[in-house]
Parts: sequence; C-alpha cells; structure tokens
Amino acid sequence: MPVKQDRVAVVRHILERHSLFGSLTPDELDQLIAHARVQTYAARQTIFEKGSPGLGLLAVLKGRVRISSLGREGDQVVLNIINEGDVFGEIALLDGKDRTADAAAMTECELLAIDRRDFVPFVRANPEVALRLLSVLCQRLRRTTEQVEDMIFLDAPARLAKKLVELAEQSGKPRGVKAEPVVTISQHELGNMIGLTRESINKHLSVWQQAGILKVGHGAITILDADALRQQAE
Amino acid sequence: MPVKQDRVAVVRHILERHSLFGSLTPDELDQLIAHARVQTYAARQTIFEKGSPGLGLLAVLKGRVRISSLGREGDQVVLNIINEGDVFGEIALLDGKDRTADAAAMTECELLAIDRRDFVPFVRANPEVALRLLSVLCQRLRRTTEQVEDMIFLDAPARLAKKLVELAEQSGKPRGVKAEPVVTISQHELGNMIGLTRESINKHLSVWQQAGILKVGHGAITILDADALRQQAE
DNA sequence: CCTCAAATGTGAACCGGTTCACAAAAGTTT
DNA sequence: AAACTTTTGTGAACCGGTTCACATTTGAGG
Repeated sequence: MPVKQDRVAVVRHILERHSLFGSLTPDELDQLIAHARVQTYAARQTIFEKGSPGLGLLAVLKGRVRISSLGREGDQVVLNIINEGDVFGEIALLDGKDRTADAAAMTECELLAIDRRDFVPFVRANPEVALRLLSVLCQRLRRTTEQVEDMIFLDAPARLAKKLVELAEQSGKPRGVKAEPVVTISQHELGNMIGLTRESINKHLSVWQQAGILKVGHGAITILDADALRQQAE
Repeated sequence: MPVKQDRVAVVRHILERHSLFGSLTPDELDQLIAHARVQTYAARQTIFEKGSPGLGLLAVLKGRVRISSLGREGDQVVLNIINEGDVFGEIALLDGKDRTADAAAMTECELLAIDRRDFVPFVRANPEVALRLLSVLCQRLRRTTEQVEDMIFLDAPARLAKKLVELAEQSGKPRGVKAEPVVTISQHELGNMIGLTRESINKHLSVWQQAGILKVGHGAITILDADALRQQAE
C-alpha cells in the first residue's frame, strides 16, 4: 500500500538520516515517499530470491534482514545483515539485472519499497543523489573486498573475532557506558558469515568464554572485553 | 605530459570502446582527454600504494596492471588484473578516500590518468556518465561478491579451474577457431588470486596436464580442453 | 505443562592444503 | 657463457578445520 498520511513523517524521519537521502530537500523526499510502498514481512519470510528481476530498492524501517546465497549442497553464505534505517537491493536495481542473492526477514519487518520505474528517473534528475549512490556503492565494494582479503589472510579465530567486533559495533549502540554490547545471532549463522562450521565457531567461543572475553547465551553473545577480541583479530 | 595531438585519435579510440565513455559525444570525449595525461611505467613499477590518497582515475592504454593487497606476513592477494582498454582506481576516486589496494605494472604500461579535480565535475555535469559509473561499480560488486561465495563454496581445484576459465576468456581472444587460449601468469600469482599456495596450484595443474586438459609452460598455461575445466569448476 | 524444534556443547577420526626442504629447468643480465 | 633470478616440480610431515555422532539445554507453541 502507499504510505499512509500519518506515516509519512516517521518514514521521512528514517530516510533523511540515511546518507543516500540526506542531501534531498524535504520536498524531494516527500515526492519520493509518495511513490513508495510499505510492505510488512513475518520473521523468516522471503523478501526476494537470487535470480529474480530486481524491481526495487528497499529500505528497512523496522526489523532485520539477512542477505544470503545458497551453494550447491544447500550450504549458505550470509553476505550481509541489514539493520533498521539501512538500504538494500540497490545493485540489481541500478544495473537492471537479476538479484544476486536471497533476502529474508530475520525478524518481523517493515520495509519501504521504491520502484525502479520511479527511482531511476529520480537519480537522473538529481545528480547529487547519483553521487551519493556512488559513494554508497564504493563503501559496499570496500567492505566486500575486505571480506575477500580476510578470507585469505586471517585464520578462523581472527575472522571470528573481527566479525564479532563488527557486529557489536553495528548493532549494539551503547548509550550508557556500562551497557555491554550484545550480538544477537546463532552460532550457525555466525559460521555462515565467515565460512566456518557451527562446531568450530562453538569451540572458539568456548575458549573465549573461559577466558572471560565474552559470554555465550541462547542466540546471543555478550561481549565483555571488546579490546581483547580486537587483539585476537590481530 | 598532456596527450600529444597525434595521440588524441588513438586514445579516443580506446576510450570510446569502454562502456564508461561509450555514451559521450566526441566533443565531450575530447574535452576529457584534454585534461588527461599519459604516464608510462616499466614492468614491476608501482603505480600507487594502499593508503595513499586516490587522486585519479586510470585507464590502461597498453600493458597489464595488477591490483593487489599485502597481508601482515608479506603474503599477497591479487584482487584483479586489469587489461588493455580497461579502467581502474575508480573507488578511491569516487568517494575521495584512500586507495584500498596496491597497483603495479605487470608489463611495461601506458596509462591515461584523469584527475579527480577534472573528473568529479565532469560526472556532475553528465548524469549519463554517473549512471554508467554506477553500472560499472555494480559489475565490480557482483564480481567481488562472487569471489567471496567461491571462497566459501568451492574447494581448491574448483576455484582454480574457474579462475583459469575466467582468465582465458578475459585475455586470450581466439579469432581463429584453432587458437588455444593461453593464460600468461605464474603459478605463484595464480595462487595469490584464489588463496592457495604455489605448491598446491602446481599439483593440481600437474594432474590436469596428465589428463590432457591443459599444458603448463614457463609463466604460461595453455588451455587444451576448456569444457573439461568448466566441468571441474562444477 | 508438555512436546518439539532450534541452539549449544564435545570428542574422535579424517583430510585437504600448508609448510618445509630440496632440485631442476628456463629465462635474464652482464 | 657464466651467474642470477624466476618458475616449476615433488615428497614428507604436520595441522586447522571438517565430518560425524551424540548429548544437553533452552525457548516456543499447542
């Protein structure tokens, strides 16, 4: 459905914090929102699948989305996890080709979908947005390239430590000084992010728990000593 | 030095075949070339280093360039090899940050350097170029993401086979039907492209040579049966 | 509250690829 | 052609991480 009148304000509030839309005037932003639609997904629901045509750009208003890809034997890589306020699906949108990965809702989600038909002309008309987009893509490219490097240079514990630090920083915003960052993710999924089995993830985490660096819970890991972790990542 | 008058035609000829500049009018192209400079590098010479400011966009007029990155223990990943007629260095250029990798001339090279100061306003003034750039970046991102997937899903021989096929396709253009593609690269460097040691590369190649799939020479591999290789890549 | 699915914990055997240690062959430089 | 450097060839020992096989804990849903 189109964005309801009483939701426009809150949607705008989310979008204008994003670097992609930060440079737009309130007017342009409203114009963009007018064409967009809000979609809700239940936890675990598929949002799109690898190989399908890339029809739109998606912004996460609420919830968390997993971008992943399947191998031949049913194994999975988690390429990215998109949090509230972030955007995904730009790649297929921009070059008009098929989606390169699967997207699924990890929690109940509310997404804002902007159609390709509306967005591409919008980019063409707003060079400033094009430049922002270029920046966002560069950022993604840097991140992915670093992932390749890490796969080659870093051993299992180092990759794990690094990923944990990254996840902690990107999700757990500690306002109070004493709030220890909690990473909400299963060991299985963690393994899929860095190319390790659940078992080896478990063994490394156990060692660190023993050392008092972190605490493993059910579907969550609490970082007690982020600096020690950073050290492990070399 | 600026491009000499008698070189303009040949430079233009190379640029206009590239998707990035294909949409420009001859006039716009000349305008861009007017600001560009030709630089020559000897084989093995460094072009830029990781961490240095990204001042320009570079196009390969002649030769071959290796984009790589060093790990802590002096080991190296080769992230990409840029052939004649292609462009590199866009990322640091576009977001104004430092270079994310090292670039070195693999052979004697002739590069066309376009300065950031000239290029960014050019992009701003030509929305069509911005869209092309977005496309190029998407392409790079798809490629790099696939590299991550391959590191996780594929075992050593499959990765090697896939990389060989890729290298064969991207460099050796067989005009005549009977010309077998030759990949000009050392086993060491091949290893650095897919995260394997020279020794294991050698052993896999030996097996395939035995099977008549390829022939290893000094600094070169001749693909005899590309389909068999593709099969190995699953 | 009881059952079921998801997540975690752990050990033994196995294995692909690295490390290390040499050798030999093919270019390059002088 | 002599001295070097680069590249390739090969085998033995080692090792990090997987595979497999269970056991246990925890949360969710009827």
